[in-house]
Amino acid sequence: MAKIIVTSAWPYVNNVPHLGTLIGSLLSADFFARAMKLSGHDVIYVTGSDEHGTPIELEARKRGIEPRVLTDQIHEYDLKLFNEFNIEFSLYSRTESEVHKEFVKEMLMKIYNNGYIFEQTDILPYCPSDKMFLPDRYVEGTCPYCGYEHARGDQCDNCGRLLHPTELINPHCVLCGATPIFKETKHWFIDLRRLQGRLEEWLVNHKHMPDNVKKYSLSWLETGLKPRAVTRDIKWGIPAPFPGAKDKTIYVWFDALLGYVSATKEYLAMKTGNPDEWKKWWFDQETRTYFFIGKDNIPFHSIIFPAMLMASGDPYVLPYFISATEYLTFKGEQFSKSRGVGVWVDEALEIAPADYWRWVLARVRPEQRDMNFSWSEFYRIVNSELNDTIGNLVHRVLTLIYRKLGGKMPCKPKIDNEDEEMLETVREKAWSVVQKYEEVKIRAATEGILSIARIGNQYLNSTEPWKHVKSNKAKATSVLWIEANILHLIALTSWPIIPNASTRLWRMLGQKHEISEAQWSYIDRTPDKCVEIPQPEPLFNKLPEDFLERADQILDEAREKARLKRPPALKEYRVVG
RNA sequence: AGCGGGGUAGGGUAGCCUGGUAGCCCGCGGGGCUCAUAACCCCGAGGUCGGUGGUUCAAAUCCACCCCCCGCUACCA
Repeated sequence: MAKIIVTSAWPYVNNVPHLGTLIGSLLSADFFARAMKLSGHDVIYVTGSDEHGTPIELEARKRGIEPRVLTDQIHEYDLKLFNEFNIEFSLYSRTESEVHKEFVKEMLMKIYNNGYIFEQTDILPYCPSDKMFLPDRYVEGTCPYCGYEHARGDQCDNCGRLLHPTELINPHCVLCGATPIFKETKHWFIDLRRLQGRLEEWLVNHKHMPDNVKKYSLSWLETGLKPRAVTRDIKWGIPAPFPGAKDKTIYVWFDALLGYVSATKEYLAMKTGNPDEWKKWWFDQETRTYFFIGKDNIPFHSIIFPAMLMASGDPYVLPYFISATEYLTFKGEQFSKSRGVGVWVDEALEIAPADYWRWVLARVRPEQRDMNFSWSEFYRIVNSELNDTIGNLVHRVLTLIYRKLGGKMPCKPKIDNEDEEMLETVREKAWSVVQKYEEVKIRAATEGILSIARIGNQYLNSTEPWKHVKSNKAKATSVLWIEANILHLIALTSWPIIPNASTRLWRMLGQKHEISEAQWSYIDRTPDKCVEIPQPEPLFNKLPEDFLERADQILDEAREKARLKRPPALKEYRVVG
């Protein structure tokens, strides 16, 4: 039994997450964490709200409220939605938690005391009317190279050149339009250069890191790491603990990444009463840590996070596996809040139950390339896969048992060679699904589940037990017993993806214990014999035939319903930058 | 521009690392079954694997160059 820590990128609480965020981080982590629980491993899944940083401070300022008021509301709302989505966290924390804030300060002081932090004075744009330093992206002006008028302070979107805000012609503040002045300000930098060698050695020799993460990270290292500022000139955040850094806060990334550790600490302290329990996990080199993120996040997890762990001088276990998905697009476009492109988590739940979404998103998980979400795919996956292939198999088998075998699972089924072979085949399939989960190949796992259902349908068609119930009851009974075993395997293997449906199926099979207590080893067991089963009910319902014609309208209605339930802070939220 | 990922039948995708007659799902055509949510099963048509050139007995797979899509490029998070 291994200790496994599963985490996912912390949702930034300026918004309700959309489907892309959900499948890239939270949901994928949940699939995996659940699968590992069935393996009998000791699994912790922690994540939480990322609530500091400039966008949130600005939004609060615009409304004349404290940032914390804003993040309280959104944190609570997000958490409610994730629960409705059946994401089974050990703890969903937040970066405003006391444990987290203390942990970040301690950690950064360790890094400081180990000599990895140095001070440097920069000249940065400052908006005199907003009275704040402007992050590069909050300054716009004319590109000195191509003349594009909306070049940002860090880069020109038109010609792609990297810029420094001082280079912009006619620079202005994105918030108020005023001309920024350039002012001196001191910041604290982590010297990543000094960790370059250790990071390189770690990554090059890493046995489990997926290729996309490894290649990307190594190319960063090849370019050479640069020092990176860990402080910011804003009020909303964790106060920088360094001597002389009174008015500075910690840059959100250095804050949020450490949440992986602090949330583990918080959870285990609550669970065991021992505030140091977390060290048994994070300081144990045998612990496996899994990170679920989108492709835009790779270097933060593969370089900056491990760099911090190394720089602390404590014996942290470094990331074991980073699963970085590509992007989910909506009708071929990127999700966009401002243009209303996409589906948000609360809207999704107004359209279909959580299990449907969980299954659909698992099926279109962008594991190798960007994946498109379209209503026609949604419709196909729900109706053809969930309903026809899986749901209908469940229903036809259970109905046969209910009507032809007196509503009772066989007591002493006599299994012939053909049955025996079938059982072996599907058990092998089920084990291969487990293997896919372990490799974090979620789509392949769902593919395997479907193929088990298809095999079940084929076997039923070829053996025709409905014909044999009178002429050869023994054979009909044994075939249905094998089919019951197949449903048992479907319930087990699909539990990480569609826990509700799986649990219902488990009960319809009359099982005595709960599926959440099951283990993968049950694959080689039979379901309980001789037990009564309840009258079967459809596991899923189809989307109506006119769904595709009405999809846009359905989304509009769902959007309106969801909007009414949103907390005040989200009703008309707009993010700048 | 640099770096990383991707481009496979009408649609959606697997295979690529570790070369050896291109697999699966939907859709389409034909047939079967009637237990089941008009569901299920079988058979068939449909692909010169983005382009060009190279390595090899053999290339979707390896190499080079080119075209197109996505991301990142260190102060958005």
